[in-house]
Amino acid sequence: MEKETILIVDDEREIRNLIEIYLKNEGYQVLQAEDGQQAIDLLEHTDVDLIILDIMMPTLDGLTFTLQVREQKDMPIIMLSAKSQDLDKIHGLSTGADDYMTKPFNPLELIARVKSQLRRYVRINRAPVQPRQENEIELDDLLINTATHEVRVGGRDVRLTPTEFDILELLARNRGMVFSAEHIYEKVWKEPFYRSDNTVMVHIRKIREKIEENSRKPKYIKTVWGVGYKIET
Amino acid sequence: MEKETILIVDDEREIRNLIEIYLKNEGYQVLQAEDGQQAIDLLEHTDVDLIILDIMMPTLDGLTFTLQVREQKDMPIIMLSAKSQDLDKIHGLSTGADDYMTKPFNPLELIARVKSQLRRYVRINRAPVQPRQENEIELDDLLINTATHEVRVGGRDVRLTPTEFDILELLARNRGMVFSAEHIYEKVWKEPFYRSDNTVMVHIRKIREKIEENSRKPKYIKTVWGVGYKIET
DNA sequence: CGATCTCTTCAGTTTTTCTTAAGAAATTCC
DNA sequence: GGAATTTCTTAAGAAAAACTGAAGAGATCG
Repeated sequence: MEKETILIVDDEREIRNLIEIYLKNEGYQVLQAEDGQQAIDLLEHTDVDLIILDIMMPTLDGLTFTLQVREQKDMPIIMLSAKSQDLDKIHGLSTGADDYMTKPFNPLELIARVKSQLRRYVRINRAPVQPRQENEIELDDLLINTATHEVRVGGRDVRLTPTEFDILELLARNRGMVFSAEHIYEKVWKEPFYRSDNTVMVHIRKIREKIEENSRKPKYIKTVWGVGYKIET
Repeated sequence: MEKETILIVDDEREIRNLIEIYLKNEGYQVLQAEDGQQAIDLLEHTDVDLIILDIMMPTLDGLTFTLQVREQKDMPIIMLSAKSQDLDKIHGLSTGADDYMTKPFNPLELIARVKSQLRRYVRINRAPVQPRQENEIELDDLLINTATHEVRVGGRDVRLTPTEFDILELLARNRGMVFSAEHIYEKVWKEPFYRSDNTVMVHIRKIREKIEENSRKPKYIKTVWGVGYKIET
């Protein structure tokens, strides 16, 4: 998946570069502009998903700039400003923005805010009708609720650990599909499987202990010999 | 159909103009006032359907203003305020208001709220039963009153701090849902969570100390290992 | 300005979960 | 049937997550 593009507008090259390093590290595409005019020009023929803007620009002030930008598009704008200035004034100037930070700032905090804004933006714009993932899975006497992290077997509450829950969810969401231990490991742990251990197997056993009547003759999680595990449809 | 009239009260001309541009763009009639007194005067001989009000006005503060307005009419009021101020204070001040936003804000979001309030206003006026948000939450021996910020456990009054109250309210309003510490932080503090500390956990502990009989075996706020906290349904 | 209340941070403790490893059991193949 | 392969079981040590208590920073109120 292609990552979002972020435009940094600040008259100080060093600050632009500093921010760029952190953003690139997170995988974002980064563009720079020295002042408001340059930024406006850039926006004309480039797709940008978020703008980081220094409020104190020489040519075009923040408010006017956001006005011009918002006439065209609706990406989030995060403003930067020097702490020494009157906060109230900054608040006024930053009207039209979605968030702001005062300098000096922690780059990691800026990254967090960028992410937070993009989350919001993407949610609102790209998915107007929430095709939300189903959060209740039912099969036979087994009920899995991903919102409350609850699992019930025939009315009885069962407490699964996070890893156990994730494995069960994976299998239950993809009923019929067979997952090898390796495949499960990479899906649940989100890191490459490199050595053969039986960690996954031990977890499978724990789950069976908790949800199966007879863990020798499992009703839900079946073993597919030589291949892996599955839950039947 | 003639569109509604909206009054903007803010001491900064630029902000008034910015908001006006967006509102006009949506077809609303727009009026401006520099301060509370001017607004009151204007209201005497003009029909206004909704007010957008900056909480920090020079002459007449927000609360006094809303009180005066509400003596006469019942149009929705949306308050604006700076982020740096204590959110709780804003809460208090905006008691008479229907909604509020903190600066900086995205004008498009403001428009969305204006529309939403007007929809409600029209609906309520046609059907005078207020579908207002529930402000008393009860579960077992725990009684939470969001209007008065009071909490009682089995008849006994319990004093929670603002942060503690907000966390409890969040969990109690969404019973069954599991909230991670990160999620709680972003919801309650209204800013992105970026560093891992156990601030939320300490607050949870404080709440438990106050409302739980035995804070080792919590009856209300349960820990969901590896995920977060929840209050059961 | 000082007293008080609230929030955050930190380090140490406890609890729960995960991983490892080794032997047992089951299944397949010859 | 017997060897080889794969899966299952068990338990203990390692790791991770949550809890606790205390102290200092910060905000609030008179």
